[in-house]
Amino acid sequence: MKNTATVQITTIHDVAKRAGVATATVSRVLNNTAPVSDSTRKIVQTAIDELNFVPSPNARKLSWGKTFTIACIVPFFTRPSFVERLRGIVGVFEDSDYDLIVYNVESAHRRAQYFNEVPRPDRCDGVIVVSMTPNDNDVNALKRFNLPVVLVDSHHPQFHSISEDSEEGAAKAVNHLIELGHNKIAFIGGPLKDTLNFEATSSARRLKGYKQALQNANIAFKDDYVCVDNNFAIGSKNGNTVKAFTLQLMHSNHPPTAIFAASDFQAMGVMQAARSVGLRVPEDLSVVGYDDIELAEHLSLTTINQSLRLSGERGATLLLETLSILSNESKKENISLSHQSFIDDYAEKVIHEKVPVDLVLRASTAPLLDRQHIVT
Amino acid sequence: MKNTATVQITTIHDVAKRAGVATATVSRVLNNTAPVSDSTRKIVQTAIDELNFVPSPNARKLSWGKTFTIACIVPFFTRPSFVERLRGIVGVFEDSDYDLIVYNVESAHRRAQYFNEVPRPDRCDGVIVVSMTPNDNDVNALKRFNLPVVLVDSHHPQFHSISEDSEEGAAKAVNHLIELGHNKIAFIGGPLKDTLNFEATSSARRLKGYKQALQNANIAFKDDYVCVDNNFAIGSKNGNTVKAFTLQLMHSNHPPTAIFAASDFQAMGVMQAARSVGLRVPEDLSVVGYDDIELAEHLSLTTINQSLRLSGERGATLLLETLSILSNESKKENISLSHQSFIDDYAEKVIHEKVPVDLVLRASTAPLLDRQHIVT
DNA sequence: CCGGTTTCTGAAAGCGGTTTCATTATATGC
DNA sequence: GCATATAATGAAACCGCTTTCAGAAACCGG
Repeated sequence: MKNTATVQITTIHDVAKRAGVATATVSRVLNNTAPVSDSTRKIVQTAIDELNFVPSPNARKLSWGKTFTIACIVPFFTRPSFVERLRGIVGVFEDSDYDLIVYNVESAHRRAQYFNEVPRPDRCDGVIVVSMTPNDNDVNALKRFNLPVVLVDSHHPQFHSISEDSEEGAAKAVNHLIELGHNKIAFIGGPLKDTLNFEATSSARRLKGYKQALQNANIAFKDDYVCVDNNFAIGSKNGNTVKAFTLQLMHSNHPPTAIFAASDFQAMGVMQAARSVGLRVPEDLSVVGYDDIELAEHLSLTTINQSLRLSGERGATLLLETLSILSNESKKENISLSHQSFIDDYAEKVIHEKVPVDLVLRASTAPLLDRQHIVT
Repeated sequence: MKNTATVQITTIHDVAKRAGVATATVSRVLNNTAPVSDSTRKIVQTAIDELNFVPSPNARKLSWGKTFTIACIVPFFTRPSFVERLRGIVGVFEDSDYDLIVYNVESAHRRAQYFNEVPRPDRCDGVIVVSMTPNDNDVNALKRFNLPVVLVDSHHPQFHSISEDSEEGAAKAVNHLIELGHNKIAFIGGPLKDTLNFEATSSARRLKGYKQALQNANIAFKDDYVCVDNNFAIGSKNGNTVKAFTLQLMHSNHPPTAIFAASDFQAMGVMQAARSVGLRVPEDLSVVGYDDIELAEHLSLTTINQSLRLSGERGATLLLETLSILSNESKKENISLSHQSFIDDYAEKVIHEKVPVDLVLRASTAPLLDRQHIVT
C-alpha cells in the first residue's frame, strides 16, 4: 500500500551523487546551515537546478522535529463572519513556511475531538482557535504540550487573543441611533448561550452594550424590545424568525423607530421584513447591523465594522511571532543577556489585543422624523 | 532550531519497551498488518493505552511514502459560491484518513505557483481543483507525477470532473421567465473571460444558455439587453456596476420586464436597484438569479440551484475512490483477473459527472401583467 | 616550515515509524 | 515421530532529510 505515484521523485541522494558530494553537503547548501566552499556550492546548486530538486517536506519535518503546519480550529460554516477572518489568516500563512490545516467544527463531538487530537507537537507547531472560548478540557488539551496558541474572536486569560469589544461596538451602534433622535430602539440577536462551549455569545455581549448605551442616555430598557432567536445560525434554514420578530415589533402598540441587529445577516432579515409591509428603510425604520460583511455594503446597511479580516491577520501574525520567539529561545546562543530576558518576558506575557470597532455609516439609518413621532 | 515544545511525546519505542516487545510488533498491532498472538497483542494494546500513544503522522507518512493529505486549489475568496463547495469537500475528508490543505488562489502569480509546486507526491496524494480550468502549463504540472486529480466546477478532457451545465441552468431560468409571459428579458453577468485562466467563464456559458432559450422560443436576441460587468468579482468593492446596468435598462426606451442575472449576488444588486427607483419585484420586474447561495433564500430570490455543496462532496468522494482504486491496484494480489481488469478500466476512464441544475421558485418572479404591456 | 586554528567535507547516526528478513516456536501431514 | 509448512517475533534496514562527529585541507603566526 505504498504511494501510488508512478514517477519517482528526485531525492537528496540523487543530487549528492550527481554533484559528487555527500548528502550532508547538499543539505548544507540547501539550508545555509554551515560553511560550504564556493566551488562545491556552485556544483551542488547546479545539480539541484538540473534535477529540479525540491526537498521532501515530510522528511524535513521529521528530521527537524517540526511539522511546519498550523492548525486552525474554527466553526467554519456556522459563523457568518468566518470567511473574512479566515481570509486574513490564510493570507498571512501563504507567504510563510507553514501550511495551514483548517479543522471545521460543526458539532460538539467534532469540537471535543479536534481539541483533544490536534494540539500535539507531531501534528502542528501552533494552533489558532477561532470564535470558540476554550472550556476546561480544551484548556488542558491546549496546554498539554505547551504549543503556542492564539485565540481569534474569543478570550481566555491563559492564551494570546485577538478580539473585538462587542459591547463597545454595540454601544456605538446604539449611540448612533440615539444621536439621530431615536429612543425606541429594539434589539434583535442570536442565542445568548453558545451550545458548543456554553459561553456567552457575541449576541449576549452586544445586548449588554445595547443596554449600557440606553442607560447612559437615560432611556428606559424595555424587555419587549429585545428579541432573541435561539435557533439562529447561518446555514440553518430558519431566517424567518427574524422576520417574525420584526413584524411583531412593528405591529405592537409601541413600534420601535429603529432596530439594532446583532449581525448583518439578521439586519438583512429586518430590512426585508420591514419593506414587506411597506415600511421604508430608513425613512420609517432605521436599521443598524453588526460585522460589516460584504453583504452590508451591497445592502447599504449602516453597521459596525469589527475588522474581521484584520483580526485574522493579527492572530496569524501573533502566532508567527510567538513561534519565532520560541525557536530563537531554544537556540540560546550569541544573544546578549538583556535581549534574552526581553525575549523571555515577551514569551511569558499573555497578549490580549483588541481590534477596532467602528461605525460604518450607510443609508439604512436616518434622523427620527416628526411623522414617526405622530405615528407612535 | 528544533521543535519548541518542551514536553516529549511518547514514541513507538516507549511502547515497545513497556510492553517488552520489538517496535515491529507494536507497529503490527497498530496496523493489523501481520498476525500477532492474542497474548502479546493484549500486552501491547495495554501499553499503548496506558501511554496514550498516538503514532506520529509524519513518521508514518515518510515511512509509507504517502502524505495522507489532499491539496485543494481554489480561488477561495473570489467566488461567491466557494463556501458551499468547500463545505462539501471538507465534510467528506473529515471522516477520512486524509488531511485537507486549501491553497487559496487570488492572483495569477499564486495560481501558477500552486499548480507548479503543489501537485507532487511528496506534498499530497491527490488534488482537487475548484472553479479553474487548467491551462497547458497546469495540465503538465498536474500530470507530471500521475497524481489523481479531480476538477470541481470546471472541465478538462484529461481529468475527472464534477460540473454543472451552466447552459442548461441558464436556459431553465430563462424558460421560466418565458413561460411566465415575459419576452423582454435582459441578461446581467460578470466577465466572459477569466483573467486567471483565460477560459470562458460561467457567465459566458450562462449567456449562451440565455441566447439558446430565447432562440428556442423565437424571441429575438437584443444586444441592448446584455450587460457584462467586466470588473465584477465578489470581494471587489464595485457592486455598483450592476445597479447602474439595471437603472440604464429600466430607463431605456424598451425596458425589460425581467432580468436574468448570472449570479445571486448580481441578482441582489438588480433587485436593490429596481426597488431604489420604486419598481416592485416581482410585480414590475421579475428577477432570476443563479447559484442558490444562502442569500437567495433570505431574499426570496427565484434562482437556479446548482448543487454547490453536492458538487464538492462528489468531487471529494470521487478523489477518494480513485485513491483507493490506485492503492488496490498497487498491491495486485488475491484479485481475480476479471475484477482486476474492471479496476483497470475504471482507473483508465476519465469520469465527467454532471450535477443537477434546478429552478428554485421563490417570490422574485411573477407572470407578466397587462399593466406592464401597457407601460412598454 | 611546524603546531594550532579555522574551514570544509564525508560517514554515520538519528527523526519515528514500517517492512523485510531471519529465526524460533508451533502446527500439520504422513 | 520426523520432515515441513506456518505462525509469531525480533533485529535491522529503510523512508528522505538533518546534524553530529571527526578527519582532511587550508590558513596563520612565529
